[in-house]
Amino acid sequence: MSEQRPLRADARRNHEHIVATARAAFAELGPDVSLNVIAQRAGVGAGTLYRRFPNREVLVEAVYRDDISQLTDQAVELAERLPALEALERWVRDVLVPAQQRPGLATTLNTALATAPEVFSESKKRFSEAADRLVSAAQADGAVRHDVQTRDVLRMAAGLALASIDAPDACHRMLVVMFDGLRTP
Amino acid sequence: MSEQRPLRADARRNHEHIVATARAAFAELGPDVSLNVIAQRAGVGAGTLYRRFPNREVLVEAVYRDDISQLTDQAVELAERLPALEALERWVRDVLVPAQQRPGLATTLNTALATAPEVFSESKKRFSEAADRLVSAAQADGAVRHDVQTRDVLRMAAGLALASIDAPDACHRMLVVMFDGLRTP
DNA sequence: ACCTGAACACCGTTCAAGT
DNA sequence: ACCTGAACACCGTTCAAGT
Repeated sequence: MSEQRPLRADARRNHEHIVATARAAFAELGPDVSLNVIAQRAGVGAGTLYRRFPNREVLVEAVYRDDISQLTDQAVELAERLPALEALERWVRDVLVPAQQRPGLATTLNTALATAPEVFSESKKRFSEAADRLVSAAQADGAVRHDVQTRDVLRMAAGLALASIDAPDACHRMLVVMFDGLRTP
Repeated sequence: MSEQRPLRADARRNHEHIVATARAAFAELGPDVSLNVIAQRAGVGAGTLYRRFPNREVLVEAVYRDDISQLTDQAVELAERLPALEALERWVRDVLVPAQQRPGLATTLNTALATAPEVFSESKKRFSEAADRLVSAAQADGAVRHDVQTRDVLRMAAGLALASIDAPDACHRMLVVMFDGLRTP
């Protein structure tokens, strides 16, 4: 997709340093830190940051790429270890929902739901495919109804997580409702 | 709650004119129009706007107060006309979800879910009570499970609506899942 | 008692000038 | 080929000065 020409050594160093600085800044100052502040902390000019990361979303994605990979790995691991429906439920409850409640990560994940799969970055594609396998397996088992799509499940979890930040008990009840609703009627 | 001392005539005129201008500006320029632009369009100084509406949320609420009342009225009307569960489902599907997909209105509604009821404005209190009656009636009928709260239903609908703007078919499927899940097991 | 509007500190973004 | 950082147009918010 996007041509990855090799970068000059200093450019490459800058790139990585900006991402690391941004990760720290997001954690320390919240997900709305100004990009100028990040550039300043990273010791680069604002222009440098903007050439590598044309908008905030691109930077956010670079910061959370590793986290997305982790979510993916956990999906794979649960799928191997547990019956299909249990794996799906554990993944949504313990992995996906908590992830959606981390502000920066949620934004990144949700653009993955909104955009067409063709423009996904590699990490998001892997994520999306792992989620697909969880849902499809639960459907093949006959545990989950066939008139829902993987994206529906992801979207619902996302919405529900967003709507219940700082209300874990409400979150739990809504997940119960959701999973009862997902069962084959 | 908030002391409503009578305003001087010009202040009162300004207040209403700002709200009307803001409503038009939100509709025309989107929900992120700058407050300075609204002040300018309303022909008042920025300071005037900020004294009446100390932050954006207060202004947004003033703009959408009438809409919230309409949502409330429709809840009451459906409750009178239909069996409890149907009334609830119709209200969520045809009234609440579309409302949650209107950016400005959604913000206002959702603070109603997040904040404690004691600080609700009058219109939000009426809204919240009407929703409560719909859910309680459906529970009293035995149609809806008792281990969910009104706020859970509102939150779920909100999250789901937010997650499926511009995806009406996904929205429909998620609502099916939600209402199946809400049934008494 | 209320209003005005210039002023402040900040934001994202660009682009001439440097190495 | 890449970087710097001043500059631009804008934001929300404040507050002295006016009526």
